[in-house]
Amino acid sequence: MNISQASQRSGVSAKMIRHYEALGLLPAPARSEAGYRQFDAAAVHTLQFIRRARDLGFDTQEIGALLQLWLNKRRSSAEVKRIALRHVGDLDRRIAALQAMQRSLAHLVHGCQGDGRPDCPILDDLAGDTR
Amino acid sequence: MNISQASQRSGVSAKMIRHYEALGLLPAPARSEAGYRQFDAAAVHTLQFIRRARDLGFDTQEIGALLQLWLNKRRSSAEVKRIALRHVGDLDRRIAALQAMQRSLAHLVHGCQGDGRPDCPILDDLAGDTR
DNA sequence: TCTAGACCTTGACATGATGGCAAGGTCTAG
DNA sequence: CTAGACCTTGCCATCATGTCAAGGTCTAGA
Repeated sequence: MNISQASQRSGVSAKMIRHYEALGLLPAPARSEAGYRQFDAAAVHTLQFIRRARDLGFDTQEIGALLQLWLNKRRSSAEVKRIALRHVGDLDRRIAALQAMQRSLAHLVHGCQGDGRPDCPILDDLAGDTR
Repeated sequence: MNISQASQRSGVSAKMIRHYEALGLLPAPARSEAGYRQFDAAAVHTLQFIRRARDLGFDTQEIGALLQLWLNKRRSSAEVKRIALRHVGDLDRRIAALQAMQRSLAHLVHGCQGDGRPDCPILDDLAGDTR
């Protein structure tokens, strides 16, 4: 099957399929005489794996490691879990950072009249006016 | 004062000061005869404003809008609030997305033994094995 | 007065995941 | 035979930030 069909079936854009191939996440597929990439079911399966991992927020390096483990029948699940746990920690940190912003800003928004007058605690805070 | 001192006082790297200037967020500062940028207290204040806005997660375009409003003594706080509320919504959406990932992954991690054996529900999920 | 070292300048390149465009080759249905 | 859909590679762009390089400037100390 050609790249657009592999794209459709896997939910990964043709552009990104080529990109993952260049990164070495995906084994280079066979080519037709004209140079068209020929994908098989296994390749589509790998692409689906990549897409799911991406949807969980793993970066390409982590996805690479997970793919290696997936293919390695003698893996230990501990290693998979280690990667996943690290990522959960990552997510926790990013969530906490965003929540801190969200809380601060929500507080400021709450104090802002939002009318036609110029007075605004949001700007006051940004300007460092402790007042 | 030169750029490194402005950087120190504002908490914005010299690189980013030049960048903000190029973007037009910052008025082009005066130059010494040798071409060195000369910053005054007002410029440092603006840089501090930018840094605080950045710390709240505003992107440069939003920061530009907020700076305009800050400088405009006839602004209406409603406009400031509108920008801030949009950003709060943005943050909420990003937080929700990360939390969804976090929940899914934490669930999978929970089900993984993390021992020397290869069986791993994390990989099973990524591979699409409904099982 | 010379000089080392700290500072400044601009510009180019990199990140990471993704999209877009362009120029050109290929395949297929009518 | 041809239009239109599809494929190829390669370059540019995003966004905020960093790094590096090559070169000019300033200052304190010998």
